[in-house]
Amino acid sequence: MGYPHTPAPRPNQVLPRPFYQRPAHLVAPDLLNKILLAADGLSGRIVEVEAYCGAVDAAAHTFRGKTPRNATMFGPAGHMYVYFTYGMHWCCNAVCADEGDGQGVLLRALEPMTGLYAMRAARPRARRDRELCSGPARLTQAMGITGAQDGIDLVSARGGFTIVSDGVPPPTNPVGHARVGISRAQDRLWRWYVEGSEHVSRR
DNA sequence: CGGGCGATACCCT
DNA sequence: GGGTATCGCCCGA
Repeated sequence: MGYPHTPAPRPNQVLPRPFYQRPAHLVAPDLLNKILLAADGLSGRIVEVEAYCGAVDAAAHTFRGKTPRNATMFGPAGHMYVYFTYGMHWCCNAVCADEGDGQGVLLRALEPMTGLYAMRAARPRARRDRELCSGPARLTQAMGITGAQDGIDLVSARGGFTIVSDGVPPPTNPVGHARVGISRAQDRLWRWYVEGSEHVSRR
């Protein structure tokens, strides 16, 4: 017989739509320790995020209103906004809040969990496994995310990517830090990461 | 292993 | 035409 007081392993739970239907700066720290899961089996634990908060956030792509590029972020919560930047990199966000708000959470780093072999093949330049997903454009390369995934639904799972919980809670007292790579609204402390994680993009 | 800098194309002014 | 929610090369430790 097993050990009666050992909790039964719980199957991964897909995060429901209401999880995302909140302001991005509240969703962001709750995404820490959740898992980005691809249909082909690649997965990684979310260890670093940033919130971008629409019309009140001068650093957000959506600050100046809807354009062809940012249209997905003005759409329904729980979808994935993927954008192209610096002429060569893809980055992905989870759309948050209400439709029309233009809010989202940028996924900045993962701790690789499954599919490491495929991730190394997708990122042959990584010198160490900690470089596979430690950066917003690195994790999209490792997970196989491009503009083809812009607009997919993270809740229905039909788009090939979901965010799930395996029961590991987010940090109890997450500390906000300045966001990376922006020149405006640097005073908003909307970056969060898992303290002590070796997979965060910048310490 | 970390700092400095060039690459690169797309969107927005 | 300017600036970019970045990365990897190169070089020195």
